[in-house]
Amino acid sequence: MNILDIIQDGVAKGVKELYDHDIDPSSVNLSGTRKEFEGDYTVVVFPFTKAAKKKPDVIGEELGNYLTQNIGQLVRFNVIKGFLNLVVSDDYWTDFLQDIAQQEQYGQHQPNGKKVMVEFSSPNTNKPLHLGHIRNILLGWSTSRILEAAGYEVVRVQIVNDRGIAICKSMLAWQKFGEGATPESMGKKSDHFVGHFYVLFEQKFKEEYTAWQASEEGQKVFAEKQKKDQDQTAFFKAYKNTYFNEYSALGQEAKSMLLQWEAGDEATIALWKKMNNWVYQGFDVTYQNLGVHFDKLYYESNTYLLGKETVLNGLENSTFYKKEDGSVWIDLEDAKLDHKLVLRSDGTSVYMTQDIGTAQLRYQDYGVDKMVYVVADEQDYHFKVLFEILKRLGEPYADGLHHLSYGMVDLPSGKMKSREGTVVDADDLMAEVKEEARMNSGERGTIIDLPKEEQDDIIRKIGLAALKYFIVRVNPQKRMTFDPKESVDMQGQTGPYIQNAFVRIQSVLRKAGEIDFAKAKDYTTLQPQEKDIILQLFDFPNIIEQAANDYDPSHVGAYCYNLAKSFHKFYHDLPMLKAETEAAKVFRLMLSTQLAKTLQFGMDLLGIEMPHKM
RNA sequence: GGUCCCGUAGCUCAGCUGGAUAGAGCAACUGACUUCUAAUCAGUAGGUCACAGGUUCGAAUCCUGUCGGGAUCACCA
Repeated sequence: MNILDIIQDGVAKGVKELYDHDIDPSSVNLSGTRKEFEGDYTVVVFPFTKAAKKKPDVIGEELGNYLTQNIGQLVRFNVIKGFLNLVVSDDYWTDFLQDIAQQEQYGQHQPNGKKVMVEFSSPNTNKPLHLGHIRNILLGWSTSRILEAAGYEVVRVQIVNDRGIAICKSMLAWQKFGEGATPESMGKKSDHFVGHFYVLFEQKFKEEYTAWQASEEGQKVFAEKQKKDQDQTAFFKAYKNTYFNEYSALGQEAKSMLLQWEAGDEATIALWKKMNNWVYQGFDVTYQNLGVHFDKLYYESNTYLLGKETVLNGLENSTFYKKEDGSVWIDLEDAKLDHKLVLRSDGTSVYMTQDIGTAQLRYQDYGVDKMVYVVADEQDYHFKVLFEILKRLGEPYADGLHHLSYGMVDLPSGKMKSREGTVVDADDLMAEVKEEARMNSGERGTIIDLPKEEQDDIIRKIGLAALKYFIVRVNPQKRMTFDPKESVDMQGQTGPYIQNAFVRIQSVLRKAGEIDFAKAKDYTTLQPQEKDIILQLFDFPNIIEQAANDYDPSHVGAYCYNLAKSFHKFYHDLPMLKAETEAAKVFRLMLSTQLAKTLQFGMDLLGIEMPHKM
């Protein structure tokens, strides 16, 4: 039992003994004491006023006396209004520090025997990764690390959208206009190379469309189908999809390529494989630079036919129903989700059907208890429906499904739009942030004596820390504004600020040399700065648990920042190597050591590495 | 129009199951470096928690409504 449980338990017993009233220990409202008052933890006594029939401050006094008499670890208390502030003995905290120093990895929970699958990234294969993918990948990666720290076994997967009209556009453009070019011949990273042809297709298509708009046929369509008060520009903007499907020569070619692909045409498949392999090679580099990896990739080309059988089975037991045209639907009105199509009238699968099949496939592959899908919030409705269907199908993992929904990333200038060229490329962004770190480091000259290779490694760690922390500190649910200028900031609430705390500790430890931590036991009276740190260290496992339960890495981000901040203050206020006594010196070094280890582990959960110098 | 998400300092964001005088960072201003390396610390200033009701001893937090922003409501993925 840790001190929090002991206090809650004690309060419950005290309320029973003093006021003859039963309460659940876990319902006792216990929080950290605010800085301006003395105390480590605060019990809110308002809830007991009814049972006790006394004023809050009287209850506080009585309960405070009871607790300090019955709980050895509590040494003092004070009451302010309805708040009972409790002071835990320094002995308890110094013992706690000794205790975590013995642990192999403080914060890492025991295995809980459960397996969770986390799906993230899941890009289309027609163009390179961008800032939106980065948020997805960082969220997915850090969530998976946090789940591991919370005791889960984790399987990292993605579903690669390697088929469909988008990749056909890249393929067609390369075939028509590429003249046999390769990434090597053009000197481009291979995923960017494929993206180049996707953009080229869109350009050619736009030219074609513009010409058509002025043509006799285009003008005729406009005259016939325009809505009232709709001008020509607005009409043709809205008409683009229809044009692509019904009039466009390029559209026709792309569509027939898709049909050939589905028919298994050899030449088309070969081209498709060639283009996709280029993309994968490029993605691999980006993933490696980001420091993430996957256990298994699912490809849509293998899964897009799945789920149909399940739907047909479900048709027999009336989970689904068939319309006259042969299409199959599910009625989710009682779950406020309307009716949803699951098989087309020609019997083929739709997105939803695939996802049903893929979920089942994954369960067969790994037998997981939970599945987490990291997908942007524009698909909230889709996942609500998917989860409801899987529940009605009685899938064993249905209660463990979670959509980690995150908001889109905006730029200060507004939304990212590929058509307007405002999309921030993932590779470019990483390069920029490293460049900024290089310039910063150059100005300081603190690592100039190190070998070039080591300098580069440090600079990479700092740059990526700035970028990653900037993104991962924001609550996933919220839409976020990504200001490139702020993302390379290295002062204040940033990744490098946190790294700097770690680096400072490494520097002091290097100077300290051999330390006999046993001497720390002679240090018995804690300074406020020291206690502040210990209390935060004590909180670490809870933070991890909470972040895992909420699927929210930003909790860990905030925690690491606060811990680093407390360290910087401690470092400023109290000497370590020149401490007043040997015991104080050793104790502070031990405290710093544990803090550094905790910071390193916490930041690792966010996918951020610590340099030893900076 | 139906449904869902968001709205906190000039800007970017915290604020745990309702708890004390709503907190950080950036930007602005002031101070602290022959130091355990200042990517740091200390301080000043900055708020009608979108708005209006309601529940409660107590509401940024829960409920209802209004306004503003976004998403979604395809035999697309």
